[in-house]
Amino acid sequence: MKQRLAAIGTVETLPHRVAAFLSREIESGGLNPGARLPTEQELSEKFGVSRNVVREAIAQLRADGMIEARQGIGAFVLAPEQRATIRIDREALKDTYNMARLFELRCILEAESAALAAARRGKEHLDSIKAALDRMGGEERWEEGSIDADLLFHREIARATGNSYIHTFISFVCEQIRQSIHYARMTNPLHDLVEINVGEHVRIYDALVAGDPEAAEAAMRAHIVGAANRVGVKLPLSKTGGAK
Amino acid sequence: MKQRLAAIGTVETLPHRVAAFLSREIESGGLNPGARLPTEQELSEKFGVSRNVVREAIAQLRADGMIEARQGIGAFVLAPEQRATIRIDREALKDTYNMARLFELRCILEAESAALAAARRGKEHLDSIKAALDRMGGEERWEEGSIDADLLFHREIARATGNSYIHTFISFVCEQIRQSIHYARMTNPLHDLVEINVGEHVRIYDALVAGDPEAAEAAMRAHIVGAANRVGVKLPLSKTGGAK
DNA sequence: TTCAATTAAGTTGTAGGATGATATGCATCA
DNA sequence: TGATGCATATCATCCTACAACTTAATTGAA
Repeated sequence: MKQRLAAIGTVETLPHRVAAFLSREIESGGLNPGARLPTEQELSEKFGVSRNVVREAIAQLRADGMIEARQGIGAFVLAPEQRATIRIDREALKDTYNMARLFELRCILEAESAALAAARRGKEHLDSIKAALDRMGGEERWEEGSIDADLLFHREIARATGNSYIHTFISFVCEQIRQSIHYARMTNPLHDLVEINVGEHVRIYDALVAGDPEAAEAAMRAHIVGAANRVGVKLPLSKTGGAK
Repeated sequence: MKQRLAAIGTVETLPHRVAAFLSREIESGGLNPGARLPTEQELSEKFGVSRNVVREAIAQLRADGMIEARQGIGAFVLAPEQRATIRIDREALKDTYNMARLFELRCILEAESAALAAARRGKEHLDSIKAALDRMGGEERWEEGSIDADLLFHREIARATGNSYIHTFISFVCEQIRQSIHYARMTNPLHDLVEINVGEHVRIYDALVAGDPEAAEAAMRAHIVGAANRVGVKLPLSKTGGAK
């Protein structure tokens, strides 16, 4: 717990700020793919930091596959498709419509995964899923705990698919949503408690126990739409709302 | 083109190697969440590199949310759920079964996204998708070009959903698969050319033009299964094969 | 003895300079 | 002309030093 708070309240170090600046510069199109970055010395002068700080910032961007540095020449912006990682901008999620998009993605991932899990789950999977379910509706009704249990419930289902990539992706998306909601509540105390609908979870669990893929998928889909609505995000998106 | 070759043949810098070592150490469980890393000085001595190199390596891991450094105390391993990014280990994809899992994830993402795209696509989306389709079967039959066109085709469909997160995720997964296949062919020249089935793509496109979500989803599903089989990966996975 | 303040040591954060490796353009010379 | 060598620019790595922060030991007084 202490650890999590520390993680959220982490001080912004200089390399992080420089990396964030350059990152935004690239995302916004100020620096197009193929463009050459200023030299390390120029950047260090521009930001008023040491060259080491600039290098650490560039090391981060390079690890993301956002830029490529070549000895003797300079650093260049890479095309978005060449990114080595997926990273979601927490700022953008403050926009409800972006949050809705993320929920839509989550729905796609989890609905079909629930079907897979229903077909493949072993007994030990059902046990761990049940354990999370019990924590959710049981004694641990204090907010953080039940939200953690909710998340664990979804992660365990993803794990029951036996596909580690599915597990990774679903865990990631859920965590992004959780932290965004958490942050929104911190800054806007008026925000109601997020209520967890245990019934929806039970229906998913029952379908998994029955080994019924179609029922599991339908229950998961209904649950995510419900969860989105409970945090004030309207789903499903209109059929043409996405395209502009 | 030159740029891409450079990107693939990039030399392994010292920070990258140190980061890879620590990363594997964490993934393998040698360093559990909450554990404290050795001090920067210890690491620099252990690897025989300067402290700056160690710091750049740690900067990368920190940007990924894999570790958290706290001034005056040390650096600590974070729980996998707290990762700020998704990163796929290229090494692991050399295992055919892992590749199959990634194809399975791709199938989940793209099938339903194709349905969304069919419902939401605008005329300009159809145009860019058609352009990619033409490049695929047209003059650009030389390998790289048609593979690029194939990828573009899928990315444009993802874009037609109007959901940038879907676009990001699908682009990422497709790119990982592409680069892995590319690398496999480089190291194993015996490997046949990857043949692209234009017919499957045309069926997807037709469904998008018709605005028929069900047909688009079915065509996309069939296409990805076919594409997987063409690169030697058997899909679909058996219903219980994933769980162990 | 107990508790608060101070001190010391250890660790990460930042700064700045020095040297090596690599790429590019220019001048020199056969 | 063409090839070679040099100067320059840039990133890669190393080194030292100091600042900021945390922890624990030490000291001092009530």
